[in-house]
Amino acid sequence: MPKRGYHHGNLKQALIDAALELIAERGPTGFTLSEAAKQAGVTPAAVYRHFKGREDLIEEAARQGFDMFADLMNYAYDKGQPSAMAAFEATGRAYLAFARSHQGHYIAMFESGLSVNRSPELAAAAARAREALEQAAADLIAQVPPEKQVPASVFTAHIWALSHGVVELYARNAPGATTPFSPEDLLESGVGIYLRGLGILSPD
Amino acid sequence: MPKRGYHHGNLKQALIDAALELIAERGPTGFTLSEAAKQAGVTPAAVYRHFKGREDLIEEAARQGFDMFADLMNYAYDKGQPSAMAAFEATGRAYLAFARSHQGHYIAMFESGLSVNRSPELAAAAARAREALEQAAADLIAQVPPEKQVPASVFTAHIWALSHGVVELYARNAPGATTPFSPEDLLESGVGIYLRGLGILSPD
DNA sequence: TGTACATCAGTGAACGCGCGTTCACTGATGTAC
DNA sequence: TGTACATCAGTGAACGCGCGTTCACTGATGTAC
Repeated sequence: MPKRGYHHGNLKQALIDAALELIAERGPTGFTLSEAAKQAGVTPAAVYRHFKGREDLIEEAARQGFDMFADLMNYAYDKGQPSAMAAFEATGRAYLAFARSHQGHYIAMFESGLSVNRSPELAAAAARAREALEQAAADLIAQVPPEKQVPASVFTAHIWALSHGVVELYARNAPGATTPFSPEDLLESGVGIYLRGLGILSPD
Repeated sequence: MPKRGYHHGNLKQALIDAALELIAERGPTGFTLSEAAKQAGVTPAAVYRHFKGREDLIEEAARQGFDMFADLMNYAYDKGQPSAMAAFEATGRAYLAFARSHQGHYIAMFESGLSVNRSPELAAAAARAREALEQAAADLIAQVPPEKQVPASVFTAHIWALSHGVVELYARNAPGATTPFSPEDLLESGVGIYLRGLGILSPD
């Protein structure tokens, strides 16, 4: 809902959306401020009413992405409760679903090359996202037999790396993408084997 | 060794090396043909004696990367023989070592956004790289108890995704990079847990 | 060994282009009376 | 409800810049005789 019936109505968000589309289509390189402005039906100069510059626009897109990401992870986690395993699995599925349906956000967040510490707001949003993943991991790791215990942060790192790797290599037209298996299947089976290795899943 | 004592001697390789440095420093976006030429001490126009254009230069850099990568993987694999496990571990370590010491190549190969099918040469080099990884995987997977068996290509995909994810998230200044663990440790422990899940490593 | 010629790697000037950014402005929207 | 004024989102022209690419050229290197 536009706050007021101004000329454009909600140009700020329209610019972000245009940027996300361009990023998803052509990669982080393919995005230009001028083109985003054109796509929003506006002069390039108009962008400067809402953003400090090009980088600022990408940052805002990434920030919204992290927020959305954290919300989705938290939502999936809650839905899987009270079973730690169900919550964990739902979170994992939500990860891939996000990467797939919000390509622009995902690329802005992880492939645009901008530092997470570029601004406090961005850093905070990224931290929220990480915490959402760690929450799901912490519950599950508590079930691991003590002698196989691994710090929750390491557990999270493993799962995140596997998820990210699957997205980058197999959910795009990347070098490895010749496998006849879907990213979803790859991630699920990979995580399954990993969890068995931790003694969480029964070894059948 | 320069083929002949020409003006520059070996400009083609000098341009590729300059490009690799620029890519490593500033990401796939930061690379410009003009700057690579300048760094090689040459006019931008000179580039066209050796490459069809900018894209061609990146492609050649990526191709050399895949070749080198495949060689290193094969070498590590051979060194670990005849133990399938030792060969596998050596291959994994070589992966991270390559990503670390040849950042420019790694980025050109996996993050530059150019399609592997851009040319037959590039596709062939990429295929060789994948085969090197799959070779190490195939030997090891043969040791898995039949009821836990997984196709070698899936096994390879899991390990590759984990390795790539670790590189992208934890070996750069990326969002997740707040873990106090080194990429090497993360990958080794992750692969260890995964292998235990397959029943290859004893569950101690 | 010396000269005449062919080759071709690299030059330097020029091009058209789209970029990000600035600036004084305009004109629609919102507000006070 | 109507008028006068303030606000400020978006305009349009302009800028300087570095880009990738082209072209006719030059001059060092290699080759034939």
